[in-house]
Amino acid sequence: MPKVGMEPIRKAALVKATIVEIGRAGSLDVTVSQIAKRAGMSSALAHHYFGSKEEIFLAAMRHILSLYGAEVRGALHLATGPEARLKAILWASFSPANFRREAVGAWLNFWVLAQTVPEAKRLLAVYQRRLRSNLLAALRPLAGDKAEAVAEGLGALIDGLYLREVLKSGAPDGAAAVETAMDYLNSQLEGRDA
Amino acid sequence: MPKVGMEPIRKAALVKATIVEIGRAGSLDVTVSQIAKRAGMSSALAHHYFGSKEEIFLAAMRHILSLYGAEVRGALHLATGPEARLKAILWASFSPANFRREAVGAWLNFWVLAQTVPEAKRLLAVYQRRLRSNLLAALRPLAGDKAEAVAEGLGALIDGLYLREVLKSGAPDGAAAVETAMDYLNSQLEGRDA
DNA sequence: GTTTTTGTTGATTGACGAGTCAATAAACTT
DNA sequence: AAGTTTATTGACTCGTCAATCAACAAAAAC
Repeated sequence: MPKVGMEPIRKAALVKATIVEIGRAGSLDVTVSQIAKRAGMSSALAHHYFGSKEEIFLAAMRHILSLYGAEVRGALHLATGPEARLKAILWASFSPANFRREAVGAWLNFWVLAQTVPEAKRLLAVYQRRLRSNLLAALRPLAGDKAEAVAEGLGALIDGLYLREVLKSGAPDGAAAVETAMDYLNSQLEGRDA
Repeated sequence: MPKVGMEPIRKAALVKATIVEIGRAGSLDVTVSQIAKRAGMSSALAHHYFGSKEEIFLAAMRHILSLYGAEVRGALHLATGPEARLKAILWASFSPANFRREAVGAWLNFWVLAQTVPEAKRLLAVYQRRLRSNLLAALRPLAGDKAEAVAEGLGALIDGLYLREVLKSGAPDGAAAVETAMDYLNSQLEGRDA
């Protein structure tokens, strides 16, 4: 039943399946067959479209990061003023779409992947730079000289909150994470207007 | 040349080699043979002493966590007063012994291991509880009601700083990490005496 | 001085998994 | 209608690796 124009559909299905499988396995020890099966095709087809397992992983990583990026952009678009923009970034970071078990588990594993695969490292570096630059832009008017330090700390805090979510049991609580981050922010901004 | 009393020596060598190999590989995809070779013995001997690869990993994890615990205890022993105790915890967390490439890389991978191996999860949970309780004890007199929230945030921040170190290139800068954490702490404590 | 315990390894087993290939078939091209 | 491109898979290759085993050696126990 070869219908033409399958490539993008198959690729999307594989990417989605990859994230699910990594999330459920809790590691990158996921076979191409598992992924392909979940995506409803043979492993040979997965290789046909992606060439290698590594490419599949990278595509999944790009997908997660681009979802995150899109959500941040969307939230920023609606926000006016530095405070609102900061809140928007945090809200997007811990939104149900991003801050869900699957995605968080996959994200942790991509961090591991970045240790060995240069392209994965590059992708994470892009994410970090973008986050930093978004935070910095919003912080500059509020924190002045301290903006850099605050952005650094806030970035690390966000990553740390993700990390800890991995060990928790039960549904992720994005609201609590946002609150912790906002708390940090408020205390850093208190009393020191630019 | 079988000398008797080798077991603890062999085990220690294997644990050390495991951490080195995981650090250098950047993942848990390390073969027992690699580990055994680095520890100067055959893979069969490694199995003889540990039974399985998983046990080797767990032993390595226990080792890293117990090193960390010992360092914290040592630092706390010398510290008097809540502020000094907090500083001691941070200093120990980012000391050269703990905050080195190998150890940080291994630690990240143990976090991944915790997703699949219950005992690994348990070990990390113990570490988290201990950190939390140490922080809390020191924070209570300084932050009163806010102690819990601050401990939560500081714990996440520490983990996040570790995580980010993984992607950095060049020698780890423990001093900078301590500074970021202290900054968080100071801003949280400012103006709100218990 | 023989038996048992401890240390040690080379060789082997058994499983599993990434990637390739040949073959089949439907759809587009000319 | 013949030829080309795209979709698809079952079967296979080739390598790797955790774990086991049989065997040997030195020390300790009896």
